[in-house]
Amino acid sequence: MIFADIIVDISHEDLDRSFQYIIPKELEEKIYVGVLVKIPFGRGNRIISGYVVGITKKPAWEISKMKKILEIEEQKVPVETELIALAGFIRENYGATMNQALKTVIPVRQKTKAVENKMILLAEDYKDSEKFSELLALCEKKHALARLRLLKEFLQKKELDYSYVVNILKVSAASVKELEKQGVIKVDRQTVYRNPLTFLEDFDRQPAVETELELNEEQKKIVEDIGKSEKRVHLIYGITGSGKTRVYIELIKETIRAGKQAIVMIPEISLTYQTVKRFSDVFGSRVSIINSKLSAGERYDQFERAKKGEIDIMIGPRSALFTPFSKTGIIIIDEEHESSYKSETVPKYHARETAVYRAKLCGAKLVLGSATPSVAAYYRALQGEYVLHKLEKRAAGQIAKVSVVDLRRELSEGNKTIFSRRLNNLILDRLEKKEQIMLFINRRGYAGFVSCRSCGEAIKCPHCDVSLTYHSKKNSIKENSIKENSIKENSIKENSTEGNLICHYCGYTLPMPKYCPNCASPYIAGFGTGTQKVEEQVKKYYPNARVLRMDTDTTSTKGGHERIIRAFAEHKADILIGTQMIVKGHDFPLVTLVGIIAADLSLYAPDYRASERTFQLLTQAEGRAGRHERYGEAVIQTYQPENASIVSAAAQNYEQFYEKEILYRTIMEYPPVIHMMAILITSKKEEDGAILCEKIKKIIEEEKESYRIVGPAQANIFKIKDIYRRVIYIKHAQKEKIISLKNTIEEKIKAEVKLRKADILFDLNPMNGY
DNA sequence: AGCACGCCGACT
DNA sequence: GTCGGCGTGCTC
Repeated sequence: MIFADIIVDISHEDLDRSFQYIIPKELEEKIYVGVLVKIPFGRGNRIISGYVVGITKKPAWEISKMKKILEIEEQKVPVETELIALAGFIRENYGATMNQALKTVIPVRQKTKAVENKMILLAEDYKDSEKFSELLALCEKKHALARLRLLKEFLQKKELDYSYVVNILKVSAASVKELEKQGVIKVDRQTVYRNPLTFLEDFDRQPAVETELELNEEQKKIVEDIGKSEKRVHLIYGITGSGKTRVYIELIKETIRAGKQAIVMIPEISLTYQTVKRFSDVFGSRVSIINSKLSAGERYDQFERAKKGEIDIMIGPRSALFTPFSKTGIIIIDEEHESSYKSETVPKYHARETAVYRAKLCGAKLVLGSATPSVAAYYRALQGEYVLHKLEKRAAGQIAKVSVVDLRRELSEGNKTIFSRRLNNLILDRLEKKEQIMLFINRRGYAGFVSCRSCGEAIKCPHCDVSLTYHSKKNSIKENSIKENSIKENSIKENSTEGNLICHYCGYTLPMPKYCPNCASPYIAGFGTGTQKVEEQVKKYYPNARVLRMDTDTTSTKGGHERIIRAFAEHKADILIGTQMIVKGHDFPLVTLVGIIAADLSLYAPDYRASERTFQLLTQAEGRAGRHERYGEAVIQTYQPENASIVSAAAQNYEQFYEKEILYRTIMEYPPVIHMMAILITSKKEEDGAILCEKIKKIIEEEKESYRIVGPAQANIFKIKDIYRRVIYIKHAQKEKIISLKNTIEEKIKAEVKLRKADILFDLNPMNGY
């Protein structure tokens, strides 16, 4: 007898697991993972449908209590099978349960909640408990208990959320209506349906995009080549400004002509007005977008439209990959190298690899595009797994002139400011010409860390194994940004005892102490430079410049990001200071100078991809200067001007960077040359983690196949939020071997992990260090 | 979620 | 008695 694990409904927590059913003899041949079946469920044996997510010979339940599958349901929408299979791929490869994988792939139908509705208690009197009992008497006895609960809540709070009342207090809609009729409460109904495309209107005042021109020869050839090719995956390596988007649009046109649909993935951060408008100008209402601002329900609606065939093109971040199109003809991943394509939560799937699988399932083409391809994708292309196409002509604008400044020399020659003489001259020149400047620094806050000059101790977070970062008090953009003239403000000197020390991992905040907490010395100071310090220095040395700062601190408020971008685009500021987020995807025609304050910062990241990230970041930053007819320049300030990725980035030579990098990865045995699995073991008690690590190591060593093991070791940050972290890395040339080892470890260690209340997380080919 | 089961007050 | 509203708990 064989049994099937079936997921019945993923919309409710209690049912978020599989149920086992007997597969009747006559269906044994026809059943497969992903198929939709009809089953009797619950006490009343009501007939519902469910997905088969696993088939087994071992019953996990008393057979006598098990029910039989009734029949196989003919699928109205075959795409569901495709998505279930995709969930299976994610579960297998990225260490997750089938439920977690299914939830990522198929959006959960949200109960139609009236989230925006507020319920207000009308009469003040009812807050008095005597009047309250009177009111109870007034109510009919019907639904009395529900009303009692509701009124009790009202005694504490005057205003309640409708959804809270219905879902948590379980007051029926009828009772609410009745109370409203009696004039006891008032319901403010304002259910808002937000069309995702309306966000375009928010950007109406953005500069217009250039009109679509004819394709040039290079672009035409790529479109033809991809169209004719038998191969599935294509990588377009196209320098900044070479017109990749035009190629995408042409490819999509052909796909739609063939009666198929297109998925376009772009990093969340570049999901801007300009990008979306280029597509909607060509394809009109056949385009839809999803983004992180859409609620789960709204995203569900957009997926429903795709399923019904109302749209042909879906644009969005990672999750757009799961758009339920019935005939996906092409999947495009723009800025393929972006780390946001790897999910940072479980399941930690990589959208590129998962897209390769989906493309295979539905026979679609997959097109990756980047100006700085990931080492992994370029490697696969050179190996012949992907087809490589190059776009080497700039369609518009010119390439920026890049110079590298040695900060050590600046210092030895007496320049103690954070601006090199070269950068300073160029800033003055651009301010003079009324052109715009972007200054990039890869660290937020004021200084890197704060330490004591007497005892040398750095001030650390009590809950995490990291140094605290100093943030000055003046923080919000309201205070210090879009002001026409900020000279007055600049004269107020920062008082270093005002401000906070903040942990960037858990948010722990400590007012900046006057004396060292360790030895009571008053000589404590910050080291290194962050966005806040750059801002302060800019204001000090260029008092007439109008300055904007963009980092997590200034964009945390709703719409903060867009507000700063817009203000800068409208030339309401001369200088934009920021972290990574300013170099990605935004196109400002007036920017003719980009300064990278300290290029080395990202090189110190403790993982094998540090060089790759640095190269990409620098290249992108350079690309921000001179995207239009004006002449642009970029200045890279660094303490290691001889570093290979800095040299290559300055020379704007990707191949040179790649050659060096792939050599390093080959010698050191890092992905993409081999496959690497990170196993992160987290535990509340320190020794629990250590014991588990030893056991895992033993399991690996007992395997027939030999794996290269690195560790176990304490993670780079050993403690975060009072949880201890240990890590083991496993390397092997074949992905399949790593996956099977993962399954073995999972199986053998499960009980022990649970017992010790620890957690184990698998991350295949991680994008960051642990 | 959706359904049965069981408890308790109301009433032909 | 027994009808029906409502709370509770389970679903392979």
